[in-house]
Amino acid sequence: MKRKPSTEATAAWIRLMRIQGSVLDAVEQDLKKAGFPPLAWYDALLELSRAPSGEMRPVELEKQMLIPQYSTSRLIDRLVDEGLAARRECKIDKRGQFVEITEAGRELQKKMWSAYSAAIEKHFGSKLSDADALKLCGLLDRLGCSCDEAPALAPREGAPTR
Amino acid sequence: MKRKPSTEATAAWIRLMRIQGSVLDAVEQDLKKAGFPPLAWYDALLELSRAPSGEMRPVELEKQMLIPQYSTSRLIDRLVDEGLAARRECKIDKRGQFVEITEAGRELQKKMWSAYSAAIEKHFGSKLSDADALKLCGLLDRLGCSCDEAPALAPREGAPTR
DNA sequence: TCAAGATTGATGCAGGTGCATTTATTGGGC
DNA sequence: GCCCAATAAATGCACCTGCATCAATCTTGA
Repeated sequence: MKRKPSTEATAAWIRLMRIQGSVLDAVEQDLKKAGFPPLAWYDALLELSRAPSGEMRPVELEKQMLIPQYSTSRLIDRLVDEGLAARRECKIDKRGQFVEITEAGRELQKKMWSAYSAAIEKHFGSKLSDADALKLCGLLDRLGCSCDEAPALAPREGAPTR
Repeated sequence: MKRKPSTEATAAWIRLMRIQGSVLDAVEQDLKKAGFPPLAWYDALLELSRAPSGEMRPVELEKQMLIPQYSTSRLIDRLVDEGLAARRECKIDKRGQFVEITEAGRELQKKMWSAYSAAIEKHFGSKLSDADALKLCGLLDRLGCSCDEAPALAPREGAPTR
């Protein structure tokens, strides 16, 4: 009788957990050493900068980033504190609000992308051929939870994370 | 001129980060809902249970688990508090100590593996053929940092994480 | 129209994590 | 033998996260 998670699946699981962790760690360390804030900030700024008018509802941001509501709320707090984003009132729904990226926010996002993309290349891209990367995409996509799956996985620039 | 991290590499990066996050999350939720402690506890108990005499140095544990020193120290605190492990003095090096898994620790590790393996199968294994799993292993292994790479990636049972 | 329930966002609290530092001990060079 | 750098482990502090809950507002349906 076959084992429930096959030996192969278990081996792949272990690697997925370990390798992702160490590669992400290496990238975040590079960013931190370059004096940049955490990647979550980048992800948020990227999403905001992509929004048609540079602003979006916290709920939207939350869905895009796959992070819990309170986490979004506090992340926005920090961005606002640093002048990277601003809260705008939402006239059509007084419970809510809009968050708008500032000029400083756009600039930081761009600067971070320089460092971030370099780190991705160094710790990840340089170790795979494009063909390998495509294979990896294919395999990982098969794991995509039936659930949401962030809509616009950006064929453009900048890589959101997590 | 080619982009630095190719489009393919960037796409793979995004998926690696997002999919790993959501799958790990799903698995941890299952474990938590079943009333079990965090996966890190399981990993530690697994490592300890595998040690020849059921005990190892914190430093060893730290290297196996790829977590920082202080993190290991506190994890051991919690395991000891719960009676899952015990600190033993180390006669050959009085700076150090040995951590020994208790019977309760071994039992918890086994119970957790039932739930953990089921969750791996549900959220991961069932979505990949064995051949796919092997391909995924191969691709991920290419990313292994030149650094350590936890030695015994256990061809046995139980999957360590992160 | 109005009450019940759903949705948006914030927050108090407990616990976890990273960083830097501290304490104890070891080992190496002189 | 003695001093100093290196190693083992713990810990104080600031910050971050998850959970539960709250207040405000919107929506639905009788």
